[in-house]
Amino acid sequence: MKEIQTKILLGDSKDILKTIEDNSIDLIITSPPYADSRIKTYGGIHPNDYVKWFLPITKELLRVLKSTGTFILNIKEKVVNGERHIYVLNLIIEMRKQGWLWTEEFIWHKKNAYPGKWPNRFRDSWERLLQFNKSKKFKMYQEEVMVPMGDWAKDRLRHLSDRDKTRDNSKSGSGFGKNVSHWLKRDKVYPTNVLHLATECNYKNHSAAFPETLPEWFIKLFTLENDWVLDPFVGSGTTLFVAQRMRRNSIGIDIVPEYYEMVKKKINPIDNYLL
Amino acid sequence: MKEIQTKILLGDSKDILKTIEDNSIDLIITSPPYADSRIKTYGGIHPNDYVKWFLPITKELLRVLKSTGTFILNIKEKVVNGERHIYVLNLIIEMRKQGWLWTEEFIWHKKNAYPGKWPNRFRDSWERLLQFNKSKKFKMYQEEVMVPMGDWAKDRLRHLSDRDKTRDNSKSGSGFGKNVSHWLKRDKVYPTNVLHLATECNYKNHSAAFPETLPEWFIKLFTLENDWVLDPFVGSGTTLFVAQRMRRNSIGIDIVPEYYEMVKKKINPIDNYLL
DNA sequence: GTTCCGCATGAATCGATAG
DNA sequence: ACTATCGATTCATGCGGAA
Repeated sequence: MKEIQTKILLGDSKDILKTIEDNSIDLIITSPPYADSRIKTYGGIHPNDYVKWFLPITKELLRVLKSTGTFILNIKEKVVNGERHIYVLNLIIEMRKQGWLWTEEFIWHKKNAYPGKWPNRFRDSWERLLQFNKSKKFKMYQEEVMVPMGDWAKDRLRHLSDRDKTRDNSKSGSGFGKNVSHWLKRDKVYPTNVLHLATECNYKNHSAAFPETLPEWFIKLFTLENDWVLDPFVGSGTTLFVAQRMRRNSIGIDIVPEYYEMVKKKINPIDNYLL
Repeated sequence: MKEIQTKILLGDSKDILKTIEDNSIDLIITSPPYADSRIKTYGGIHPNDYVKWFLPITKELLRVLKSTGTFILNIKEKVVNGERHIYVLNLIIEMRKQGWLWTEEFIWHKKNAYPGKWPNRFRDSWERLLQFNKSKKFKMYQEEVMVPMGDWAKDRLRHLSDRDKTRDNSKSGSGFGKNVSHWLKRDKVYPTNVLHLATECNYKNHSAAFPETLPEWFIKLFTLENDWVLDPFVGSGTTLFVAQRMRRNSIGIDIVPEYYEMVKKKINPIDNYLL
């Protein structure tokens, strides 16, 4: 079994990405700092400057991605002056000019949206998961993310589903459901482009931008074991931990030293011990 | 009780809208012909020409809408050449230049999406419901669309923690300004901006763009009885029938004579009989 | 061992107030 | 007039301790 590498790099993605080889990454998945938010940690990019700030980074991402690879961008526009700002729309348009293909837009339906009440809007309970590709012939392993057909099917297959589950959700991450028999697969259906996930709402620990199930789903869908995953705004490290568990090589970048140190300690503690 | 008017007009919205008074409509809700589809009925607008085709119409819609009114646009971009086309993004950007405010984007999650399988994408099970306004001070009747609390409440006996009841009271110290009655004995909550509606399997109608629950929800949310509702691409007439049932005045426009005749027969048959 | 209940908290937004 | 700060509002979830 090949050794899995998990790297965390400290610095500005715009610069650090330059050290990564051309056409070397299979999946980029990230949740960049949202405009004008996380002011304390990232400095807060103004919505009007957001596209200009992000485009040099997407240019590098385009370079390091394999032609068969995929870029998943988790983003949502803020309300500015009572309106949804259009920086995400402009970003998509500009990225296409760079050469990206805007293949699909998944919806992340956040089941536990932030509370609040306003006279003119409801709680925002969804975010965009934009899929970009370098070519039309990207790799996609649809069978890996098939879901049980429905509750009636779940009941009917309870014993077998349990066995399947232990493989599928195994935290050790060695091959999910690869050994599941064909007839069992027939009771599963392909998912849609709407993902229903709750945000992780930690009681005491600081939380991540997205729940582990989110990168897990896309890593299953777009990569195989020993493939390379990249998160240029890795933050608290969710993408790296999931990739490592699932036996994918991964690179995380973050500009905040505190995140860098925290992630470094948490990745691959066994290897550290052995060394 | 005031008489409710339900009008159906035959012709091109671009022209017919000119016969409607300035600032006279409370809610516009429509599902325009999608680019490159409905070829037999609408002539099939090519995605590249879509914005240019639609903008003269949105200009008229801006004129006829009251300053307190709302425009709900149900739309979804097609896949062209393996990519999501950007005409919807461009449309939003251009409509803002016309003076529209892009207040919000609701998601219509279609629970029973059209089946199918493709090698490089999953079933598309959502559409955009873009909310545009003429001014920030539009009317919104949020209480009309409140929904039952989530399942978690059932398990937890709907008992609110003391801290939730007093969280803000203790901060302000006055214990006076807060409306505690909102929290006590409450069983309903405000919805979010994600709507879960099944598409109607309607064999009888030619082209049911959306299920009745969709216009119903927005009519409840944005209008009162005797207000005026407009659908410039009324198709099989769903918007008109719902508006009439809910005692809202309404105007529907369609360019297809068959739709016009069909809708005309179905609206207010009692009045027709009396005449 | 279960179930029940209290508590903290989260990629938020509006309107008023202050500089 | 324009920008920065602050208080008020609100619901689903996971953890931890109690019954």
